[in-house]
Amino acid sequence: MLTIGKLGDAAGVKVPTIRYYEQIGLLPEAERSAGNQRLYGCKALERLAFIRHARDLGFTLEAIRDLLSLSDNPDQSCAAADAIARSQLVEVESRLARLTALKSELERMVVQCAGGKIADCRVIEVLGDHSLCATDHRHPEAEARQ
Amino acid sequence: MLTIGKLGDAAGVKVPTIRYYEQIGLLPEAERSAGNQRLYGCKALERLAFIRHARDLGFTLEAIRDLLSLSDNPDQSCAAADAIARSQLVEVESRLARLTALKSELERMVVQCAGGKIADCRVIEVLGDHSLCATDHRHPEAEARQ
DNA sequence: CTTGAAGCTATAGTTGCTAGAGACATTAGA
DNA sequence: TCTAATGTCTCTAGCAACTATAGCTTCAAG
Repeated sequence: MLTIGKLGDAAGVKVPTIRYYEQIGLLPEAERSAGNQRLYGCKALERLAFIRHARDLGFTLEAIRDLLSLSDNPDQSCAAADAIARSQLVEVESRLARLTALKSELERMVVQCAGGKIADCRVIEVLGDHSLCATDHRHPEAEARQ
Repeated sequence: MLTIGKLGDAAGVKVPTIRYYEQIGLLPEAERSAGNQRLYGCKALERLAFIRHARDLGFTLEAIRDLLSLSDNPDQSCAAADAIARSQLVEVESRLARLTALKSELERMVVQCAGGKIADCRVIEVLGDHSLCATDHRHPEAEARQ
């Protein structure tokens, strides 16, 4: 049996994050020791590693919740899991495209900065005037989230 | 003079976002009409466009605050603005690398999904076992934030 | 002059955690 | 065996960067 700290170390997840996952129902309520401390077996470790890995891959907690409920019922078709992964892929591809445009814009910005005064600074100028951009890197839903 | 709605349309920023920017001090307090509605001139539009553009480029509001204070004092050296842009570029490059690894992992996942039952689903399997990964797409500070 | 859109304030919710306070549990060393 | 250090507990609040809701007022078009 693992304490929460050991579990966290094993899965690469911080302790408060584990408690948070339990709180939102992503992990089941853990067994408790005589002194009320959480105890975990290896099923919990697997589940947490699954979550961690999916987070690494950019899945939202909602998507992970779906994937977990799928893997809890292994007799269904895997079309749903596939769909989730595919939509994740589409998202990643669009972010990739946007980031690439962004990168070239930033490169242009730093290359053009002649090291003079702000008044001549292309960084500020480019940011103030979108029409100076080489590429269109705008995006309706800003890519802030996730 | 523009109302807040027109300003938002012109700059591509939603109305509550403009009020939010004012609230956190990124935009100065707007003039008001007789009926207490905000009114903006073209300086406000320029400033908002600057913010929007910088957000598009992935700058945090804090970085934007710095850039704005730089552009408000155009007599300094532009080294500071340049440094902000450069550090932003470094960040973007690292995110780009990570996203690329991630994308190929997702591609592998969906390609390998045979369309059978969950029990055989590679999507679920790969998520449960990191050792099945082709690349290391892990990251200490998850790339969640911006 | 009326009606509907757009504006106002204020508050609370979102995602995915992270940080802090103050109390209890466990474990390693003297 | 005692003690000190570390780990864990609950609870609450905070972070970015908005978004949404409620209940009201103002404005512009027909």
